[in-house]
Amino acid sequence: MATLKDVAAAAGVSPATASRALSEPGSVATAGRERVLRAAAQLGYRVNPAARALRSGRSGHLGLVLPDLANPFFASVAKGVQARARELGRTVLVADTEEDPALELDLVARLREQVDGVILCSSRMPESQLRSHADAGRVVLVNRELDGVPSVSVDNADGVRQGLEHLRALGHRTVAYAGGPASSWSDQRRREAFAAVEGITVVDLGPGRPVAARGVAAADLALGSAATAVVAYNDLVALGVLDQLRTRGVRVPEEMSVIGFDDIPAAALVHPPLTTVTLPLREVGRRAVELVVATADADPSDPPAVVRELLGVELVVRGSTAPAAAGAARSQA
Amino acid sequence: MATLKDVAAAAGVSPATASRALSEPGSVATAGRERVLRAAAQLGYRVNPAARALRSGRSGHLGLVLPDLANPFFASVAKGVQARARELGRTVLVADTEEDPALELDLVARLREQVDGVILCSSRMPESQLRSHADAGRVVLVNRELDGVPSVSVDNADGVRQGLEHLRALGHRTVAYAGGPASSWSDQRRREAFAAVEGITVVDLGPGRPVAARGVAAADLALGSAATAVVAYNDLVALGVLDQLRTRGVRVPEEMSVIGFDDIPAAALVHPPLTTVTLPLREVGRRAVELVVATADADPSDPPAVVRELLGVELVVRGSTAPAAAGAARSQA
DNA sequence: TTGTAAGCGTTATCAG
DNA sequence: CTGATAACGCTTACAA
Repeated sequence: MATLKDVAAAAGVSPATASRALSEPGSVATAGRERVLRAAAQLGYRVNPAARALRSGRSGHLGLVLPDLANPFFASVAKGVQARARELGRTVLVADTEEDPALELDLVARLREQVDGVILCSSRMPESQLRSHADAGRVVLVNRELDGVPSVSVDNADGVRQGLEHLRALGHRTVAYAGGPASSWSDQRRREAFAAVEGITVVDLGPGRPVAARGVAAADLALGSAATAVVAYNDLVALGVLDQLRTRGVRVPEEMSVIGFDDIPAAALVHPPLTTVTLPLREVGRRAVELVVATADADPSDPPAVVRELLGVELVVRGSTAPAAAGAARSQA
Repeated sequence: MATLKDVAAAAGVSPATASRALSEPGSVATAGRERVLRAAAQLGYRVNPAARALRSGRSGHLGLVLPDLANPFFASVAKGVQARARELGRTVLVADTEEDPALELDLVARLREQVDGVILCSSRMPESQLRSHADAGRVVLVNRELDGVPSVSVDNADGVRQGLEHLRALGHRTVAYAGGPASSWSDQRRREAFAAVEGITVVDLGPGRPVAARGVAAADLALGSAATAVVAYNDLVALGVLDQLRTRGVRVPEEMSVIGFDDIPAAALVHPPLTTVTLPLREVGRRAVELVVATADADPSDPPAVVRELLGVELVVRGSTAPAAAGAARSQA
């Protein structure tokens, strides 16, 4: 493997000049610079990242910590992170916490030392622990907000608002919410948005794991209530609701409307196709990279610029929502 | 940040001994070792990965290159890789090639220099390019095989065989195959398996992208043929087939049976739930880590142990397959 | 603009 | 079993 010294020798300059020619081309005379570049190409020179990292203190790596890679929500964010990081010439160290806060804590701690900055996605950590990491700097939160920490989130409240407006326009007056994990920041924001909407009675189906099985249970709960529509924490739950309503012989959307969140690929493939709130997840990932790179490159003595981004969401109306049945609700199952 | 020197000083030993106490505990006297360990814990010492990598030549990182993180197939493999790597104290650098062979080539080249070994998943590279990387060593292939290169794959042929046996037992005699990308190694293996089965006439619906839209087109093709069942390249395609059959008013499984591949989460959530071939993808990821770590740790001068693993698959029979309609095929749509 | 030289923190070598 | 010493390859004051 060719080293910088080899390149310098081949180009007839000192290692320092060779280094500059490669990383600050402006600060080297044209003639020498070209000889260095040529020599580097000739020898197939590639900088040794470990040496660079040791000397400069920056690895060029970004850390991405998320609860579950197999969840399409996080996978989309990860894709956005990947894409932007690559454009910026940075590599991404990914860590899957398996939804386990203890493991998350451990992984974040370990990762911090190997990367220039960490993107912490939908953290399951309690606020106090989270703060201890975030305060050490170089952390950007995704889908969670905390005072004094940069973050990128989607506008959960507006998603709920759009969904409920849609339902209200269709004549629904009682809507059930099949919530997500109690510890979920997104779920808390959505609950608040529910509470803020007027003219609709909310039936709280309680918290639950964000999986289809939870939707199955929630569907029966909804059927036992006066609700004519169900809003689910995410599409997985909504799909479970749809499934169970079919099993119970309740027609969707005629007898019960269903709205999901996230717009995962499967949402458009089921029947009826799911009305859901689509989130700009790739863009969330991209913005998170911008933020974390900015904080990593910033002079640590500067006042930390805390940016909080909120990206817009959009209700996608498909086949799982329709006008509420006129008069009384459906016949009790 | 505490360095090894600090720990050594606190423990009253030389840096060399401190280093040994931490990495080869067996080679240090008990008393000194304990003082080092205590001092390290006390000072919150963490090894500097860059320094270690520079000196030892191993970063502790593993590279994972895959076509699309948002594809549940690859996400599952990635989870397996993650989990096993973490257990082994290694971190994972992930690169998403966006199904682009040119980008893949570039990413593999870049990644190679930053990691101890690369797991190359479902490579889209032509064989010649692939070989040039693989021959340089420290590469493990997933879902692709190449002479002289370690690899982990699933038994595609057996999956096809199980699916076709199932269909034949149900009385199907003409089966359509909605294939995947022509460049896909898995698809080629599956085609071969189709050709090897006796007693069933295969209708080749041609190659296609592994997405639902391709299944929509394939469904119409199948309806125009004598096939009473469709086997799809993967579940996404199968879901598209299901969707279009419904649109065309063809009942599944009564009038047409459908089999997918991969067993993605959505497969169990649609109606009818999809009969599909489930693949041990997490395990594939785990095995790939074992292999790549073994090659990375091996003495480069040793004869490279080329291991080729083939993991078993299993047909999961759900609701999308049923006996072929007696007598003539369904009434033409 | 360029070169010299001093490390960054760790591990490998080698002598004791 | 332990310690001194020398790198690993690069960047960056500082000097010229």
